[in-house]
Order: sequence, then structure tokens, then C-alpha cells
Amino acid sequence: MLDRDVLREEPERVRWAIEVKGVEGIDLDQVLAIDEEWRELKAEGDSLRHERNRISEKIGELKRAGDEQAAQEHIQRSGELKESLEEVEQRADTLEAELDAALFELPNIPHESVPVGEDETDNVEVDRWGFDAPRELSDPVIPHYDLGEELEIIDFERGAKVAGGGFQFLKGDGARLEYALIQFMLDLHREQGYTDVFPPIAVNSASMRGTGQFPKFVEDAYRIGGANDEPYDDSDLWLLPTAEVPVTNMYRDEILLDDDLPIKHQAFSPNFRREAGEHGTETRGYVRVHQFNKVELVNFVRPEESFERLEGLREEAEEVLKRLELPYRVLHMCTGDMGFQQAKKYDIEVWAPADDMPDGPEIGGRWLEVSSVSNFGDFQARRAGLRYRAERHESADYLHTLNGSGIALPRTVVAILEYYQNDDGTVTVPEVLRPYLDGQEVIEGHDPVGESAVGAGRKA
RNA sequence: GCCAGGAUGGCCGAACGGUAAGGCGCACGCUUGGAGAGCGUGUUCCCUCACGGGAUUCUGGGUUCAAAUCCCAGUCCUGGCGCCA
Repeated sequence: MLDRDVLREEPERVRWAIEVKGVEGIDLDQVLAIDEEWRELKAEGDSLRHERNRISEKIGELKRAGDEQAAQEHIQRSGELKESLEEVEQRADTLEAELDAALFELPNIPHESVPVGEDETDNVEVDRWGFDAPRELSDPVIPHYDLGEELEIIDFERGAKVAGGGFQFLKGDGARLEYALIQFMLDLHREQGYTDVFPPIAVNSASMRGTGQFPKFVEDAYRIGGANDEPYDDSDLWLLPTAEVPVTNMYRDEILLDDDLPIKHQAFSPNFRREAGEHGTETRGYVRVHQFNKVELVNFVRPEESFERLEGLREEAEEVLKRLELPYRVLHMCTGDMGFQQAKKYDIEVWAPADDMPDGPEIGGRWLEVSSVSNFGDFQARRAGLRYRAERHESADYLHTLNGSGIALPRTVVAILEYYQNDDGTVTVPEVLRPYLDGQEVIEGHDPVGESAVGAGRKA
């Protein structure tokens, strides 16, 4: 949510933000008019109430003095005032509600360093890493979804059977690889100064609103009890779409001390997303699923430090891929593709060499977004009531929030299965992960289970 | 799930229908040779250029001229009982 003062004092910047972010359906002049009228009514209501308070005070005095008749007269006047007051305040409340609703619809203002552009084609690549001397690839590279099934380490069919499409089993070394990645990432980020938090997996509507998932993305969430299109209130529960929700809301409506900042939390959790309608070759396999694991990084910082911290956060996230020795690139997201709440955002995309896509790198394969790191400025903080007190004697101010996926796990698994694939169909375990796999160097796969494998000729 | 108690400013804590005592911490000012003590102001939100005003005793309703106080509903916390991976 934007500051009302920004709206009033710099409407042109707000107008610019709406335009370059491509937000539609907003009549800013209308919003400004509502604000204007609300302020007038507010002033009017305040002075009416002032008068009424005076009279009420007087009634008390008269009653104590025993002047019942004069008291009655004042009571009458007070009643009259109450009527006009109610009328004015009701209109003011209506307008303020409209104003708040409108403020929720206004996007965050992009930082001046953000490239202006319409869509993903206008994002600017700012870095590319690991392509100077890449590993020698298997020929051909088998896509992870085929290899995963062949090796019996990812089971899409049985996942669909027990939960539905978009859910899958990881089996044997597949599951162990996932655990290893989780532990590796958590250890790395702890090294970088992060404090672990294991959050609630269910979050209430108030939290979803605090981080900005609601009201826009209700249809993307999994509701616990009740259908998504039924009315919900603050206490209804949802499965978290990202640990950003519980962790950012952790200090909601609190005032932190200057000494507390910066706070760096990392949170491992499963994430649940409906991803309605997202099916096809681009999302096939372990790329866009309904449940996936992620280690999320959340920072709470002093306002003046947030843009510098964003660069630090980006390096912290990149370090995961560097240590895994997976080639990747970094994109500076343009205004039209950066999202509603962000002031500045980078995407980190890992190289998955199996499937050639038109917008992939020249040497083949494709880019998979594994992390996006964002600075929200005070946009989320204002929405969630996250404040800090710089000096004990000063009033509290909104702090700044940032987050970054410390790399989404499934796509990292995809990159490993494809990039570290060997000609014999096995997969070499990246060196940094071996300690987490009891020293295992190669994933060779497992025998299939069940009669269907016999029919397919994969088992005698 | 049942029963009981509770929720007041940054913190502690009164008031229990008449318009939120008192204390503590912190900051600034006055005072002082200096320190301490003392005094004053500030340490929530909103409107206003400002003066000033309004709101705020967990939340939402209600009664009343007037609600922290009385009534109803809810949330959370504490304790006891029950259930339980």
C-alpha cells in the first residue's frame, strides 16, 4: 500500500507507476477526488463532534450542580447534533473505505534504476555465470521428466493418483537429493547470517492480505475448508503459497527496535499453488507443480538500507547456484514485468539444457526461474503494520521488507538432472551435496515396482 | 471441547456510568558550578500551512445525553478438566 502523502504530494509519480507497470482500470483523478472530499467531511465531522463533546461536558456539570432543567435542554441539543454528526460521519466512513480500497489497487512505485518496459522481453540481463567452461553434457540430454521416471526417482503418475495432477512422489535418491538440497541451502544461508524459522503451513486471510497475495490471487490459493469463491474472513485458513506469507507477517502490527534490524530469516516450507490452466510443454514435469519445497529468505531492514540490501540478497541467492556449479543468469526485471508490489526485482534463472526453447540461451536448452529477489520498500510494511523505532523517543516508522527464494527446489532438481546427466543415463551428484548424501557421487536409479513395469518390458 | 479468570499508552498499573489517576523507562528543555533531585514537554493514529481539533481502554455491535465501566457476539492469552499424534 502506498503512503497517502505520496498520493497527495506526488500524484504524478503514482500516475507514472500505474502506467509503466501496466496496471489497468484505475482512475487516479477519481481517487484524488475521493481523498479530497473525505478530508473535507473529516474536518466537518471533527468540528461537529467537538461541539458535541463540549455539550456533553456541560451536561455533566449541570447534573452535578442539580440544574436538571438546563441539563435537559442541553441533552436535546446534543441529540440534534448527533443526527447531523451521524450523517456526516457515515458518508466520511464510506469514502474512507473507498479510499482504502483504491489505495490497495495502486502499485508500488518502481525505483529509478529499474528499466522501463512492457513485458518479459524488456527485462535486462545483468549477469551470466558458469558458461565459460561448462561441464560436458550428455548427448543427447534426456529431459528430467523422462529421466526421473526412468531412474524411478520421480513418480508423476502415482502422485496424480493420490493427490491429482501437479503432485508427485520423489522416491529413493530423488527424495534424498531433495533433502540434501534443503540441508545444503539452510547451512549456506546460516553461514550468511540467517536465522532459521519453521513457519505454520496454514495461514489466515489476514496474513495473505498483509503480504499482498489477497485480494488479487485468491483463486491461486488452496483454501482449507470452503470453496475459494465463497466469502472468507480474516480467520479463514489457507495453505501458504510461499513462506514469505507467514514469515513477513510474523512481526505484523509490531514495533521493532533499531537494534533488532536488520533481521534475516530463512524459512523452509512446502508451498501450495493452484496454477490453474498452466499446462503444456513449458510446464511439463517438475517445473510448475501444485506443491513444492522452497527455502525462502526474508529481510527486515531500515528504509535507507533496503536497496543496498537487495544487492546483498541477490548475491546470497546466487551463491547457492555457484556452489552447486550450475550455470545461470540474472535478469533485472522491467517495470511491466516486476510485479505490483515490488520497487525493484531481480530474477535468477538456471540453465536446464534438455529442452530447447525459443527464448533459451544460444547454446541450447532453456532458462528456468529459480529465484526472484525483491525489494518491497515500505509497501508491504504499511499493509502489514510492520514498524520500527529508530530512536527510543521518536515515533515509529515503517521498515522495509525484502525477500528472495533461496532457490526453489524442484527446478534446481531439474537443472541437476539435466546438467549433471551422464551418457549412461546416470546423474553425477554435485560435489557440495555429497556430504549430505553419505558421500554418494552418482545417482544410478532404482528398480521399478509393480506389475505395470513388467508389461512395459522394464521388469522380468 | 467444557469451566473459570483476563486483555487499559514504550512498560507497570488505577479508575468499574460523568469524559483515562499514579509510577517507570527513554529524549529534549528549564533549573545547577557539575551531578543528582525537581519541574515542563514529548514518547499511538487521523485532519489542519498553522493555531487547534478528532479518534483511541483487544475487535465488532447494542443501551445511554454520556461507556474503560452495563449488555450481546467474537478474537487472543492464562489456569483447570476432558480429548489426543
